[in-house]
Amino acid sequence: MTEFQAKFDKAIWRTVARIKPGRVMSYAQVARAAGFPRHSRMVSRAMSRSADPLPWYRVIRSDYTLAFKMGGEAYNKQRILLEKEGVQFVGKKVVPDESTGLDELLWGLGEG
DNA sequence: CCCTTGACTATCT
DNA sequence: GAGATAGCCAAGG
Repeated sequence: MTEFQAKFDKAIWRTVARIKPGRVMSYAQVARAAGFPRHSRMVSRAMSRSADPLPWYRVIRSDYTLAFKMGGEAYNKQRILLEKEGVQFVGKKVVPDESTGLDELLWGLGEG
């Protein structure tokens, strides 16, 4: 366990644990909020190293797609967990929190 | 050391 | 929308 991991992991875990149910954050957002703006690629490593369960599935890509391979085991698990919390999908993308009511219709028109 | 990998991102064609 | 490209940076071989 490097010194970097010790500090980085804690910061990331704390940040991820704070994401509210039904909400999502991108890797870059989590890294930034944790105080490591250029470590988006390290976020997944930190989460994997967590001993306690984290809402890892609330962390997605900046383009609102899931980071795992479509149809893969991990992908499906993440999608199910998110949908259980009320997160909606349009095609492969998560519907942003801001969209409600009428926006829902708009998201269905031209997006995939 | 050098090189490759990866649950990333932003930008350009 | 789909690729390609260029940054990014720790981990592991």
